[in-house]
Amino acid sequence: MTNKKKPTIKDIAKVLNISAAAVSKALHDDPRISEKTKLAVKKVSKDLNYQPNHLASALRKGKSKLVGVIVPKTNSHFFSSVIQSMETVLNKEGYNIIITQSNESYKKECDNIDTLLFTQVDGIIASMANETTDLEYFEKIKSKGIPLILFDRGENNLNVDYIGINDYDSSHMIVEHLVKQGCKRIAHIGGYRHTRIFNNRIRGYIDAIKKHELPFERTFLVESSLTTEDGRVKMSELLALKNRPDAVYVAGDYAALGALQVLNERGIDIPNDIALVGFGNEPFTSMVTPAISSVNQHSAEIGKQAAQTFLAHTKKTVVRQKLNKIILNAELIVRHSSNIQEKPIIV
Amino acid sequence: MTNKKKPTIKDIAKVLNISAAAVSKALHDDPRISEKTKLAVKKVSKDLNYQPNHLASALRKGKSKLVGVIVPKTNSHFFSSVIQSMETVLNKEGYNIIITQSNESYKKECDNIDTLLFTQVDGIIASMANETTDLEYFEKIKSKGIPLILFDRGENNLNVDYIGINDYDSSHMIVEHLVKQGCKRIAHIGGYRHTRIFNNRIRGYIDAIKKHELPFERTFLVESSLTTEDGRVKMSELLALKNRPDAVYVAGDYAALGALQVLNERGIDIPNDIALVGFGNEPFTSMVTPAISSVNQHSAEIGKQAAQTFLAHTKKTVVRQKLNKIILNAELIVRHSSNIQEKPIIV
DNA sequence: TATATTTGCTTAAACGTTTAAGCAAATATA
DNA sequence: TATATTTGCTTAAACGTTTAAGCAAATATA
Repeated sequence: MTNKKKPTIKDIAKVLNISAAAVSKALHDDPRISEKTKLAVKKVSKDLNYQPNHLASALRKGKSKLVGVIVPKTNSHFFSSVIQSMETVLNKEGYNIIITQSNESYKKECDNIDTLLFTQVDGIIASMANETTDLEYFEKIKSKGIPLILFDRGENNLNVDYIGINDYDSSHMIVEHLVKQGCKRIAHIGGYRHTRIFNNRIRGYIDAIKKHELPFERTFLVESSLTTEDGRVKMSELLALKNRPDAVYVAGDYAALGALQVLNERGIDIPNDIALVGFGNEPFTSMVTPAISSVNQHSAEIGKQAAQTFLAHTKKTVVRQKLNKIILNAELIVRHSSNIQEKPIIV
Repeated sequence: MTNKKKPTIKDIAKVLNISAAAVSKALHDDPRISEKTKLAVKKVSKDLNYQPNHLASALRKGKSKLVGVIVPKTNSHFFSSVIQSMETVLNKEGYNIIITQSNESYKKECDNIDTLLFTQVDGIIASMANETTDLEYFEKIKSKGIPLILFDRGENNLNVDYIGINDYDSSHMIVEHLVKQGCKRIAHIGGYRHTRIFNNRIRGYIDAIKKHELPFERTFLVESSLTTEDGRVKMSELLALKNRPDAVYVAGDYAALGALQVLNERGIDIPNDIALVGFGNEPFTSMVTPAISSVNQHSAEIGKQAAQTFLAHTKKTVVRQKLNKIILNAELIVRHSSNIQEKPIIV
């Protein structure tokens, strides 16, 4: 069948009776090759349906033009749109990306790192799994001299470039919004403390509570894996308290969805009995009833900045500049679940 | 900084005073190498933190061990879970996948194909963009002798392996379900006819309508891009008819969501006034109010079969067997939006 | 003990590029 | 016209593997 092997630079050279080196240079528009030869080479290259062998040039140049990406899951609007925007920026510069998923598992994340290193990627852009606390594998990337850029789920101790939003300020923004709605007993279902972003959201929550002189109750601050299922569990726990909160700020939309389900099932009025705010602005927040207020993390911008940070590394000479920490401001999207004024009190 | 270049097979050879070839063989457990040498090689390899250069071995072997994947978007539960399941199967055999998105654009899809061919992938697994009608680029893949496997959005004319569900039967299943609910005027918001799966759903719908001796009305069959936005538009059009349908079967969940929004906004009772069924079983179908009935496409199974079909190609010798067409049976998940019995008629 | 076989390596070439170094012919400069 | 420079290529080596072919030493067989 179609078993003719792919044409190489040498085949073109043979046709034109010139050297392979000349062909390579002609294809790259080297100024030392005559226009006449360039045209001839390009014509033959087209006729033979020549496609450069990326493997060979990558090997020779020591650059694979591949960037590895590790995310907890692609199946989330946030991550998939970060990836899409990275792709746009990187493709323009001739880079391709290899996407891998950790599924929030530390072991899978380590496997992914090995895979990407093996594939000779020129850099790795990652958002860490929930489980990850041991940074040995990320150190491994650094020790190989391969640029590592973290986004969203990062780590301060790792000393690498980071792109994310201001989680501490976002918590302040949310608490302030809830206070304005008249809420006085605000609970927080937060993520794992060992993860920097969730820790910052927790710190922001505590400080904002104090700032507004609200009572800080230990039982109002719970740690969660932030899955939908755990959101249900943690919401149920809050409802079991003698003194229920009148607002719940959940550090992730999936968990907020779980909380919403529980509240709806028990016939609790959202937002009048309990107001609800999520985090991440996943599309479903506007689809459910009532629509969930949430924080827009500017995923496209994060992806773009992460890609550009990587590109800066590749263009940099050996002089290692200081770390690039980019912190964007997030935006609170107020929807029905926390918009108490919206509902005219027609009792 | 960390600027020591990566150790190669030659460095290991130098330490042990043997040839690079012996090292290569030892690392691959060649039977002609003594156990003693193998152990020594593996030890030094570990000590030096050696990682084989995938580029070099791929070039030499003529196999990149990369599989290219093209999907309309990763940001859909269906595609991301197909990918995840393909990844599991392929990783086990030492393959990595490069994921690209066409964003439903023909141009982007062609670019993706070029990119993947350039990266020297060993095969391509794809689901076609909505826009795609010209198959020239897919022919290009075939003409290079690279295995091409299509799933979900395929094409009969292309003569390549295909994995998908039985769309024709699924339509029958849906219509039958709606008839059992007492619906008599069933409309269909379908996808583009030129896409095989949507065409099959349309044919199934028409034949099922006839089979149940329901009136087939031209106006009840509309063609749509199946985005949420277009779902809204097409639903509004159906509502504008003098003789409204009492059930709408939408060929995609995102469009079904748009339809649901319009119905909710106009205060139309779902399912009693109009029953609604979607397609794809995206997670949000169970989150919205009312929850949308939908068809589960067994994404994990599709991904697994697609990956295995590719692997079968790589193991095959030159003997080209006949095409592999795998058609799975889908499953209808009945939810509130079409479950009329569920609501006890307490008027 | 003489020959055959097996073991455990080495040598050399190859995969398809890129690039430093070099060289002859053409052109510019003095 | 003699020398210097530029132009447009070629030659050769390299990137890091793998693998076919070969060979000496060790072992088995007759």
